[in-house]
Amino acid sequence: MTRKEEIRSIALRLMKTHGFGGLTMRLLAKELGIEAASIYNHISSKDELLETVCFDLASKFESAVLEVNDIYFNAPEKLSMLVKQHIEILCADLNASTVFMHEWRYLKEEPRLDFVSKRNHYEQEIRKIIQLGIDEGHFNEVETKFAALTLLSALNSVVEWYKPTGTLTPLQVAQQLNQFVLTGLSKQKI
Amino acid sequence: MTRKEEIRSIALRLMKTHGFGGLTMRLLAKELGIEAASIYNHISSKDELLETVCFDLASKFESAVLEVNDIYFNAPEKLSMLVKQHIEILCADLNASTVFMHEWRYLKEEPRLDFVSKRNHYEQEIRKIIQLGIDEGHFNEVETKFAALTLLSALNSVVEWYKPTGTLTPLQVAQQLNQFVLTGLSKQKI
DNA sequence: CCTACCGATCGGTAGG
DNA sequence: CCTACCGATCGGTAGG
Repeated sequence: MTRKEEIRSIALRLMKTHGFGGLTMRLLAKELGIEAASIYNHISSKDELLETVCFDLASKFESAVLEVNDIYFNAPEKLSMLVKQHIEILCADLNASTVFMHEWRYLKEEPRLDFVSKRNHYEQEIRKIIQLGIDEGHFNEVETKFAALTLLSALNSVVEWYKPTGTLTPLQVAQQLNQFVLTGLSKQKI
Repeated sequence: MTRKEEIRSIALRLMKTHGFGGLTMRLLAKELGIEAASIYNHISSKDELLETVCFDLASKFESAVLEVNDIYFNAPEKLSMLVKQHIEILCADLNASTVFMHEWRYLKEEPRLDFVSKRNHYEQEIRKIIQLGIDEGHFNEVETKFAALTLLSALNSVVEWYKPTGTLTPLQVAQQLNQFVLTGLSKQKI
């Protein structure tokens, strides 16, 4: 791990706990064992830290949906693979994922608009998969916007409660989510 | 509306946009058309604004679950009424609800611990309802912790996308969520 | 990576 | 509700 990566990793941990605004360069420096001014030999600004994590993760989600659409053809398969990949990306670095979820709105205007647009694109791809499932006759005739947003919020909330030290692997979480999203709570169809 | 209520309402709108840390007394004063120092004739501190909204809403959720448990007896009924009340509480003041969701972690230690404990209690009550549904034979044998957290995240994400000016009423949103949570996406049982 | 420092801004108080 | 102000702290720079 380079010094720069070490700085990013510690910054993410602190941002997760204190929020972007609550991460001060002096606090970060203290955790690194150096002076605040020295941080600027490795990164150019506090904003850069946030931009890096937000766009790194956004690009992972983009790749995942591209791959899923390339490989699988029917909607239930596409959806279950995307859920799996989504959860694996989130769980690969929970500090990064939590910051991605909570702090993106503190991006400066230009990167923020770019970020929101990438996020909307991902949401659209999920809507398309759901619509495909309806057209195929696999899914109920739900509103795709509502369904996509509800699905995404269920997936993303994993960062709030998942503990790598617990009993569930990311794959098992993905399977439970898939089951829940596909079949719901009720034993009989209503 | 008293001056104090007006201050709270404007503070919530600003907190929603800028976050708790990004709400400055000078910005709030500007929106009120007074000087920053004058705010302190109406409230005692910035923290008070956050505590008020967090605990006001927490107490509404607590009342809702008490009422639902008092009136209804089987789990599907309890759950659907709680979803309805939950969404109505959220949509009654979207600024307050958004701040409640995102900014509670900036509460000072003592109120924060209190808040988290109230939140856990609400979560436990939802787990009990789900467990009841399993025992009754109405619900699938899911892990109640996982199901409660996933359900709650789906409900709470309504604050991110609900627009009072749109076509859906809060009641209709609640009905869609109920349907989604109970029957899932899939047409046939898997 | 450090010392020394800058201008800006913060929440809040004193006194009227 | 205002003027005047406080000590603390912020992100970041200059120069070594």
